[in-house]
Amino acid sequence: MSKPGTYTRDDVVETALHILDEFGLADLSMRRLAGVLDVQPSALYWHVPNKQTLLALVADQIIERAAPVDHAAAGNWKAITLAKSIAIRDALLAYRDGAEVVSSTLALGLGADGALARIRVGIDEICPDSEMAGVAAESILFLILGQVWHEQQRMQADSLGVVAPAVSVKPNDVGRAVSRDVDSLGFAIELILGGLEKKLTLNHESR
Amino acid sequence: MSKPGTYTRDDVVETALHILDEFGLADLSMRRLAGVLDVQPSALYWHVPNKQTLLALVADQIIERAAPVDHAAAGNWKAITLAKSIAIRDALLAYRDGAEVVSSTLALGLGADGALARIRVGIDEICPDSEMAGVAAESILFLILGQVWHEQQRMQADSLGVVAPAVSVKPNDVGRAVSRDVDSLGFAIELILGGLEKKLTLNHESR
DNA sequence: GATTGTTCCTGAACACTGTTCATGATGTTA
DNA sequence: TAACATCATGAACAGTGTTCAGGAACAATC
Repeated sequence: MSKPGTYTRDDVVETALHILDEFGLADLSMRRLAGVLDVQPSALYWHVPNKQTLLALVADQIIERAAPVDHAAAGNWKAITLAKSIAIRDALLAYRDGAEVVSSTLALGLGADGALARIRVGIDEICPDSEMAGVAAESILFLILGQVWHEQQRMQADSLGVVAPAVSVKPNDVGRAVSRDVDSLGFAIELILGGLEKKLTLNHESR
Repeated sequence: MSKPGTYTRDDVVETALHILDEFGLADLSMRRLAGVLDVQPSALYWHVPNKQTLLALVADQIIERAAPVDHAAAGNWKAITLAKSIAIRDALLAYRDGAEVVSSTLALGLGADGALARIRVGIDEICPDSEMAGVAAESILFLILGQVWHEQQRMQADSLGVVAPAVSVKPNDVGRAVSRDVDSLGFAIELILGGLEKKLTLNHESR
């Protein structure tokens, strides 16, 4: 066992996750993280090569904590894919600036591939063309990330009083309102899945 | 007329755009920008309140330079929307890290609304439900931003030799290869437009 | 029991970053 | 000539990610 007062990599990631949620990505500095752990900033670089990979690990944690989906209960492939998307969406919303962290990590190709893989499997089963399935899944992921990022940024802007929020928001709930826009995301994903279905049946009929 | 050696806001934005394209967003610092203009960093703050709004102006320029689309030549509303999307996509690709700059600005609500508006108009004409049209347009925009961002980041990673590029890329073209993935974006947008069409005809028939 | 080796951290420094502010030099207008 | 707006200076502040030589604590080995 580790001697007391000494940390593991998971501890560092967990603490980073906590700071992220409480103060946001802008305030998640290596110095602050070190401060919370009561350690010199340089100590972090034993656990992690740099901040970017730290954030990648944080991103991995965020999407890893997405709720599982009961396939049998959800129904057909469209319902299942939709349910999975909502689960990922909620996982992103569960941590402040979650979408931005995951977006960046994904763009840099440093991790967070779990989300894409998870969306893919259901589509792969009904879509014979693997590349087509990949593009569809990727599109859905971009949709989720874009919307949640936008929403979380707007929530932060609201909390700073940049513009008056539409409805009064309790300060404690800032950054965690699952509120509206669930419909928009669902609708947008239905568009894609509907379009995919249409394309598939057309391909099928033409044979 | 301004005395020689004195700059306007547009000059600053233009120079920022140039640095962005040549060295990337990470290397676009206020100090570097000041250096290129042969001016003290503090001088920039006369033209611009802070870096974020500078980037917003840069983002506005990027999407403002998207090529216009000939509606008559493009054909029906789906083709027109697709052509517009490709135009925006190309505008983002025209500057290094263009997608990231526009994404951030858009998320912060500081500008770059032109892109969304441009996509919307065509959809609005055939979609009676305004909210529905908005969601569809927004989805398409997220798709474009997500894909281009991903692509540009991968290009930078390739140029740094992080991983061997699939095909040999001439260093000069790094950050500007319009190459592949045009198909993916087109396909993904067709999915959305197809899904929208499907939904619209269904609504129409059920009356 | 002394020695080596691994693990985890210290403390100081480097080279940056965005931003502020008092001051000043131009050019234009009254 | 006096006043004004325009555009810049130069220094400083408070922060950032990261590096590096060194050191303390524990475990395994001879």
